[in-house]
Amino acid sequence: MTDPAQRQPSLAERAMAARGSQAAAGYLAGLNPEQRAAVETIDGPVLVLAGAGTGKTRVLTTRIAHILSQRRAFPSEILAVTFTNKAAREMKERVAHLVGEAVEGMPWLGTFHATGVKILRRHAELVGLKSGFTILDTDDQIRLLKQLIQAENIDEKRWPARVLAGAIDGWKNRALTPDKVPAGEAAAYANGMGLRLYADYQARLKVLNAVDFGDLLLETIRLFRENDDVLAEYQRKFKFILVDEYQDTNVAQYLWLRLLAQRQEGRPQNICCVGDDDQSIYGWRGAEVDNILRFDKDFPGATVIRLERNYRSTGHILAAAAHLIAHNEGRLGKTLFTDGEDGDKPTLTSVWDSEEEARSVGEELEQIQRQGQPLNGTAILVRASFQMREFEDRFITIGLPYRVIGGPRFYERLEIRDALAYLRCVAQGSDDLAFERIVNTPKRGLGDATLQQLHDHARAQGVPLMQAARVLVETEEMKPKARNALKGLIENFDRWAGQIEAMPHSELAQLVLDESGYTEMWQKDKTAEGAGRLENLKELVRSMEEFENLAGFLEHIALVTEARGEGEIEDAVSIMTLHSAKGLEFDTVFLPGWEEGLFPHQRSLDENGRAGLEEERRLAYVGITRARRRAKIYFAGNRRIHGLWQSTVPSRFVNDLPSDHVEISEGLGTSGYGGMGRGNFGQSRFDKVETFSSTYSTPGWQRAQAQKALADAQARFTGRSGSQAFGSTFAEGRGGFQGRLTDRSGGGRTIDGELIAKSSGEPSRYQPGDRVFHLKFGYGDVVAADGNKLTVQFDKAGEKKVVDSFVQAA
DNA sequence: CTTCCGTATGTTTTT
DNA sequence: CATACGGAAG
Repeated sequence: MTDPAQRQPSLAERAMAARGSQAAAGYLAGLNPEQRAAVETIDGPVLVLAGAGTGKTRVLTTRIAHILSQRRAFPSEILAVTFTNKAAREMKERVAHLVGEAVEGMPWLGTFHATGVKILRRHAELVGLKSGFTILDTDDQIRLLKQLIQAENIDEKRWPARVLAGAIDGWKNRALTPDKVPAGEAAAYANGMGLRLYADYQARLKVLNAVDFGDLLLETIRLFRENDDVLAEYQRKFKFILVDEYQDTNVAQYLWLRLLAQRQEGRPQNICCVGDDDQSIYGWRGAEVDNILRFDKDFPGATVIRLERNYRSTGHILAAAAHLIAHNEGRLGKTLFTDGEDGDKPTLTSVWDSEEEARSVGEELEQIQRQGQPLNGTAILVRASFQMREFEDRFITIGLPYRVIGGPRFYERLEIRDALAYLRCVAQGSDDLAFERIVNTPKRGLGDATLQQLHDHARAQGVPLMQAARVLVETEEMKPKARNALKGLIENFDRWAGQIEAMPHSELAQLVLDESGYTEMWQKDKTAEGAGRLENLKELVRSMEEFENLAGFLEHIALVTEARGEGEIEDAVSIMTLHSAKGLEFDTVFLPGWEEGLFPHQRSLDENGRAGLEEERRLAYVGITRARRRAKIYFAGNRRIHGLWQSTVPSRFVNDLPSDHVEISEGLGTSGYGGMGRGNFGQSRFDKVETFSSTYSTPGWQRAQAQKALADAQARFTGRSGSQAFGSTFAEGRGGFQGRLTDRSGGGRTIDGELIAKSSGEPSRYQPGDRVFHLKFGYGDVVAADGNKLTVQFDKAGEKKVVDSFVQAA
């Protein structure tokens, strides 16, 4: 997001901007004409089509600065919505930077959901809620649905709660309340019970005084629709509306915006949406590209501004991306260009299999390292997270620092959710879902039977579970063991609650975790996980210090799920999915796994046909456009899928690339198999030409042919149906694999030794027999030490070769 | 209540 | 292959 080409305004310029005079156009300096138009056209609806790397965020933030300095609105009169907290934070920082500290932060700059909560808390009673309502996350949601499903005596195995949760989310994304769900769709779940369950669920939420994420938007819509005065108040309030990533909005968000942006007194609202239809990659979670495609119909007289001047990538990279995305239909059409140099052509490398792919990428990264370039400028962008593993394994072996972006998020981790449940109970004894979660964690002998008893009583009396427990422990209805345990727990909660005012909340949190036995539970757990979990708990307590009080902290958490910033490695290659790479940029981007079935993903094609394919292609476009200087695409001829090796065929996206702007890279250890047998075994996509008849001579095509020949030969070699046997050869480990590859390519490939980490020559700090701990593999015993390279027998993960800097003495 | 075994199931992710 | 979850046995 940081553009070297886009300089920061000088101090003087910022001071002038803060003064807000006409001469203050300092913040406008350095904008290109289109950006400037996007900033200055503040009246009426505006759609800014901002291609990748064209300064989208800069336009948004400068536009806000412009509105403020023109005195058209106070900060509190500007509504600016984003999808992620990260984007919101970044915008806040940049606006503050532009405008100076004089202006208080913008109260209405936030995510759709955060904004929804803010509005909803003020008018909760109008939609049947109390202002202190809790926000359920996916986990709570599923547990609640499970209960409802059980209550209806539906076979939970055939109709899992997560499926229903998915359906409900989907309906909510489309703003479908139970009465609006199309009959056909409603019948799809549990023989027509889906709708009933949806309605039950909504009713139950009201009883619990809770909402889920979808409701944050839907209930706000309902609030606006049913209360003209409230709607009018907000319409008047928000003189300017700005929307980031408009291509990602779903129906509910669209309706939400429309309500707020309705014309008033005949004048169109000042709404500005920024987005890029070519980067719409979230259709599967409800995003409607159509929203952006339809913008000028929704907002007649809209000004459409295209930002096509790219400040990020070199010429060849842009050309490759442009050619690729041009294969999509139904786009608004933009062509990125740059005045910068052509740079290196994106490379295309064919590798034998995914192991070689990882090895090859690893070597390129070492090369970059040797050249003294930071690994922070590099990233590996994969389609599916299972691809990450092979890279991780390889990098651990060679001792290359890496970091995985994404994965389980901090606040979604089991231990964090447990800890939060404790805190929720302390803060609000009526939080049934939280209570249920931790009533028997750690184990205190309160099983299903006890819980059922509590439930029955709670329902009969119409009180929260904690209250029911309070009553029941005073009776003889419970077994003494359970009764005592429960009694102790309740006493604890009462004591903790009594101390909310008495001590800082982070200390209280620590106290709760310790006294409840929760910390101890993980201390007893001697796996790698246990240690990490204790770390996370520590991190949680530490992060609480930044908040004023417990309630404020809990509200924050409900809406924020950002990855923890703990233990950052200073210079490392990032591994992440293409989806999570959107919005980021790197000098060098590795794009592995460009194979049919994986990318485009088979499921995407099966389930969404042409639309699915186009979304996958946009994903490829996003991938390439992340690169500033180098994009390196790989495809493997063999990949292990569901445990067995399958031969694969290069992605059709490879053929969508322009040969003039792509360089074939001779992969490591794979060159020269072009001369392999030309057998024609079986049909493949490459036997039929219809789809890409125009690309016969593209590098991708040629590679594909070579690759196919290889695959065919392989099939012959192993007796075709023997992919199983083939797999087992590989499964025997690296030694077997090496021999195999050398045999096969016949060219005396020198891969021996490549598989082994560089030995530093210095004796290791560790000796055979030492007990060590590894972040990924947990505890283990050193079997052998060769320089800085150790062979360790891990308790859980088995024998692995690791570099000693990755372990610590245990 | 815990442990272990068998079976199903293998995209993408935010709030 | 490898993991995750649910059910049955201890």
